Amino acid sequence: MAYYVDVILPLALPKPFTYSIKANEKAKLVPGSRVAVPFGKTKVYTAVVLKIHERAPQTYVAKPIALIMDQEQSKITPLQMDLWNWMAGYYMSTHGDILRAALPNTYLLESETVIHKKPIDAETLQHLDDDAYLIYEALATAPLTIKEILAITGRKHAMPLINKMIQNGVVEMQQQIHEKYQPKYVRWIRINNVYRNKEKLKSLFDSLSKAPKQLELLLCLFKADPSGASWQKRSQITEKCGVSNAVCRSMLVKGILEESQQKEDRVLIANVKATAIKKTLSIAQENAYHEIINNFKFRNTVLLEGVTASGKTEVYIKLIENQLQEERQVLYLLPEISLTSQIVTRLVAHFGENVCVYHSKFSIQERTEVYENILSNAPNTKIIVGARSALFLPFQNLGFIIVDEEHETAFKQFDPAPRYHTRDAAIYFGHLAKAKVLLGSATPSIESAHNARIGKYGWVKLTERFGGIALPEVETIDLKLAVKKKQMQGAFSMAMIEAVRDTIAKGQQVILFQNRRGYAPIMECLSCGHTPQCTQCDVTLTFHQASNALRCHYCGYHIPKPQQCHACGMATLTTKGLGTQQIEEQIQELFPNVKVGRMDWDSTRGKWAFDKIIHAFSRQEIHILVGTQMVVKGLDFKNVHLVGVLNTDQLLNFPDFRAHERTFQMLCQVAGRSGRSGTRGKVLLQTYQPKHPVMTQVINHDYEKMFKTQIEERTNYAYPPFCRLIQITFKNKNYDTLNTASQWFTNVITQSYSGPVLGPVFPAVARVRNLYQKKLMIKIKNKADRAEVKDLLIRTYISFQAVAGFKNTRVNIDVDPY
DNA sequence: AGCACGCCGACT
DNA sequence: GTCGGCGTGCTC
Repeated sequence: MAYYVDVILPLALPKPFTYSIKANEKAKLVPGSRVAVPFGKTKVYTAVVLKIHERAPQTYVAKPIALIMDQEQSKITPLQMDLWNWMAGYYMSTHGDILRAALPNTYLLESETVIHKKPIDAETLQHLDDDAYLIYEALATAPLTIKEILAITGRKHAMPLINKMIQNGVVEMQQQIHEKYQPKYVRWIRINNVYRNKEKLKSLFDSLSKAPKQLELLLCLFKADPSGASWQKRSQITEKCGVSNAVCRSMLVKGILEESQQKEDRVLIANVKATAIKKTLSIAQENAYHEIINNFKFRNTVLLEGVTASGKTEVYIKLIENQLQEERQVLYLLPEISLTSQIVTRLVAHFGENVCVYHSKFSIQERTEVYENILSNAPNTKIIVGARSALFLPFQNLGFIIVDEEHETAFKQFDPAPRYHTRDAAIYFGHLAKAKVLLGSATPSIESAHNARIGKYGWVKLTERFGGIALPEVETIDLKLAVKKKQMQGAFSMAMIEAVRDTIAKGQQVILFQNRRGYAPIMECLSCGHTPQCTQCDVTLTFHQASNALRCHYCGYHIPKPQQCHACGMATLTTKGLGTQQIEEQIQELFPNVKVGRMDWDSTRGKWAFDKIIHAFSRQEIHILVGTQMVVKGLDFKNVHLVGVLNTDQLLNFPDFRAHERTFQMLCQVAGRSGRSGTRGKVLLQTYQPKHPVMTQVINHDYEKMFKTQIEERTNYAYPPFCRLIQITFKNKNYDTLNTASQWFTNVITQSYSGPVLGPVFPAVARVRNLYQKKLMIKIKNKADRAEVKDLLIRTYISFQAVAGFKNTRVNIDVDPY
């Protein structure tokens, strides 16, 4: 009997590939096992077994697999496979894309072609041409990769030449597979056992009288451990006593010290015992906790709607404690990496070494270690805190998933595929894993709020701020009026400046929030009105003061700040528009004696830059913090009593059906930063539309009103949650081809689908990286149509690709776009 | 996604 | 001639 495996390759291929296996291999394989398979003429890829069967392919002969990579334990659990399958179907993405997103890429080994030299006689050597000779010489020391050969010869293509050399029997080609994961080894040193007795030690000290540095190191070791018997980290000790590596080395050579290498975990496990005094929950929190527990008896998903500073985290902690008592794992999902450190600190204080962290900013080595720990059910993996990719971990015993700040758009993965929503995938995963899912937010997404109200989710509210602090007082400042009355100084109305002055005078802190979108500073020529554009995208370049350059936010293209206008040659270029940098300068000018800090994408580049600013602000070394979105993300500052929003309208006027919802969420979150302890805080919103319904809703902290208005609008215009959306993006270098291709696709869809199909239309930025794009939106109102439309899309896509002229048109499908 | 192949124009 | 650029098609 012949056996076959269907495998997923880590490539965006529409279908699994089939390879043959031997009978003895069949016994060792399960779905989820990794195998190495030859693919194409040269490459070997890591693939994951999807299915084992006995059906021979009809149209081709299956190649045998190269080797089984997971002999002992599979790296992928059946649960993960189930999630992948669902995700591939629901989000219309390939298994390959999911595989890449789900596994640390250390597990996806690839082969590399390596060239080895063969022995040849002098005659042949003489007849080699220049490049071939160069390569042959270089091969004498070590085998080379294709890339290295390209570098040595300075060519753009090496294969023709290498092929010729292979033909002539000068070199040969081999495939090499690298293990990408390297455990980290750390050097430890200690004083050699020989010197354990007093006499020997004394003579040692005497002998080192002319080597002060070595003596110093020795003393340092004794200082660390007076007995001198224990191992010390070499790098730590040398750094502590300010001695170079050379000193240490010569002492090792002399046998004064001995060294040992130890494997070390890269991911520091919180080596902290739970220290925090257990906070007693307020009555409101206690009630919410019991209600959640109750709701979980009947439902898998519960929405916890708790106003800002109501102490949701304390409720989470109590629920987590419950899970730990039942010996089940907890996954704590956060929308952004920047938020993890604050939450981790709090969780570690409660749960000590039970907590581990996982997100994409970890190096692949670090991620591998966490993955392995979870796979082996290591003790520190009881609570896993992470951003969206943490959903893909190989949980052994998951009981509870928390999706914190459930409404955040960062939970939706957009590029690269798979384009999944972490919250929705987590809910499905909870169903698969038989784990309960808790969605938490002060301002839930309309979808979740709706699901809670129709009883699909349990619904628990926390309406009281912890400690009974009143919600901040929110006021609008009418910019139209202020401009008319000439009461503006730069971006600030007089009212705003007064409020800042008052707050500072009271020794309290201020946050000024500037929405980035649409307010980036640009350059403009005063003579001809020209603004420098990106060469590859249809956007104006934005000016960055720090690097004194113009930069494209879409493709990264950048040029130094031009001295003359590119269009008319005049030296009359000025900057226009207000970024956070300009705001920072203006406020500094207005308050020269006050410490101003800035937090935006530019100023938080470095690994610790973000934490540094946060620390400085919380230690009150900075009095006014100017920032973008970042400043509002769940940060807890005690002494902030004024939050000013400089351009509310940018948010409100954004052309998207979620614009009002988002504005409300954003402003509530901003407002939540104000007055978190002690007296009531204040929020000032500068706007041209002070009478806008959303403004009123924010002023009254009236989520319910916002929800009702939105639900009404979405019913009327058929938007989620009353329909499902699928957005298709077409991209092509050629403007005309893009138009024909996208129209062709649209026509095919509308022929078979009678529901609303909007577009194709050009988005606000029609060209990015030299690719024109058009978007098509499909609305699905009937539940019954969902599967059918997806099926239609796949069929259309296949015939689309068969049209000769459309081959180079890229098509992205985004299910439930955000 | 790679990578080869085939076609084309631009050079030593 | 050969090199390098680009479009196209295939990989079990």
